[in-house]
Amino acid sequence: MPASTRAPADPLHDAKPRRRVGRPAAAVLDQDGITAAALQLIGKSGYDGFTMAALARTLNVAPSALYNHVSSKRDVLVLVQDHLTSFVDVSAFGSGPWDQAVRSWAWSYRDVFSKHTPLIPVIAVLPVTDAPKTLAMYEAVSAGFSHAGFPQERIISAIVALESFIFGSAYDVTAPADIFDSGSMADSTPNFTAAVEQQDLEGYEKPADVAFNLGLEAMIARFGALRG
Amino acid sequence: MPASTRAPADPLHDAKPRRRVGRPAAAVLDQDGITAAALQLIGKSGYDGFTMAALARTLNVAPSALYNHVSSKRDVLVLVQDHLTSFVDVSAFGSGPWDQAVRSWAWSYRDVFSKHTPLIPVIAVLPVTDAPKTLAMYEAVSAGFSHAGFPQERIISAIVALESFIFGSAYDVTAPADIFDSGSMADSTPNFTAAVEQQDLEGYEKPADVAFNLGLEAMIARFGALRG
DNA sequence: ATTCTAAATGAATGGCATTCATTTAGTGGG
DNA sequence: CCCACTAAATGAATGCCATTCATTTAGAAT
Repeated sequence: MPASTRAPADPLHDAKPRRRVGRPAAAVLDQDGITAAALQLIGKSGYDGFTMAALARTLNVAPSALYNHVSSKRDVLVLVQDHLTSFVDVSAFGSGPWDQAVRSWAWSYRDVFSKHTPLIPVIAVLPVTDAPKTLAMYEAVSAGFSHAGFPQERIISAIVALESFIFGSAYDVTAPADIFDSGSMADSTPNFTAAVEQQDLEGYEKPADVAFNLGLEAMIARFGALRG
Repeated sequence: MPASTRAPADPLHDAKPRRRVGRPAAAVLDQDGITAAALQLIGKSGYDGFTMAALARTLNVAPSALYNHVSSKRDVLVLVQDHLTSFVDVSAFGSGPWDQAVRSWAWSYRDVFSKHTPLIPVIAVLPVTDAPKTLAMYEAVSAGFSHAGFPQERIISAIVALESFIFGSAYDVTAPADIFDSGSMADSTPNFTAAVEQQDLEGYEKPADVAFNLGLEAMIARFGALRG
């Protein structure tokens, strides 16, 4: 007649944080699981809804448990950013011509991070040592530049210039459509207002895409001329 | 003996928030004062130390008083960003040749916001209506492009492309010097590691400046060719 | 067996932006 | 001249958040 210490019953509708105190027989958390859950949570709730408490909830764990595997929220963001980088397309650096490779790399890079702009401040100052997949991307791109005959001493600068443009353009994708509507100040800004109107006439293409294309092609054209 | 309810005395070393409850005879706060104090506080304590409570303290006011003049912390950041924009140099668009004007505008724009990268996410999605000085900058730049014979329908795209590059490059300025040190993974990233080493050999100039120059000149050269 | 370490819980902690009730000062209409 | 209204301050909540800490338990190592 042992007071059967059975689980809380109610198998249905009970995804609550029920687990008895102390180390569980099998580990519940690891960095990969945390990363996957974080990515999913961000997808569902955005970066505003992305809190350590919410992350813990989706993992059915107490918030403090996370800190056995990551040292801070920023740490989780680093894991997420590195994971996302593996979705950036570097395949063309192995096969196609240099300019096409840069094109597909840059567009996919921008597209991935335009949905994750809050990561940009993190990436921008993150040592590559802390992000292995990101490092792998740089290696693929560097190799592509090198094989295309790019002068060694300018490879990093060129990549950094492209990357800076990509990050800035990722923000641009998220801007509201009417961001340039000068409203009541239109009278005092005739040149700007006229330019905005002319652009609106042209455009069935997304303005962010047009601007990105313009800048990217400028860099590709000019950088391409540097090759030996 | 007399429990003399006199003011806390200590005229020295007493910049404490002393003011009796109720509306003061003369208003203590206004948006300009808040903006100036915010800018000063950010300069001294950085964006981490920039809290509504700290801002209130420097203004010798209760935190809640701020909300009579701004509706949120974001509002303060918008005020700061717009104020900073007036430090961006657009003067050359009135006088010199187009390419030189773009050059000085872009460099000064990057320099101003490289010390204020936390504002970039704010700027990037901010309707120009809410930032009059920013709008004025766009007007000056648009006028410069227009007078230089730039096709109307491409002016905004070109400015956006340049601006995206500028914002991304502002982040780059803040990156640690050893950000590309691949450390123990150097073996598996030969091309990247070699490129980083070659760059380091070259450089007495700041890497961020070299990259910015490279990208900027690419855009100037290409965009310049669009002029009619 | 005992000790050590890892991984969980649950209860603080301190900081933060923001809101609300209250108080007081000036202003405009009767 | 009074009265209502509005604006601008205080001070006391509120609720959320990341993070820390003491405690408990499981398994591995000695």
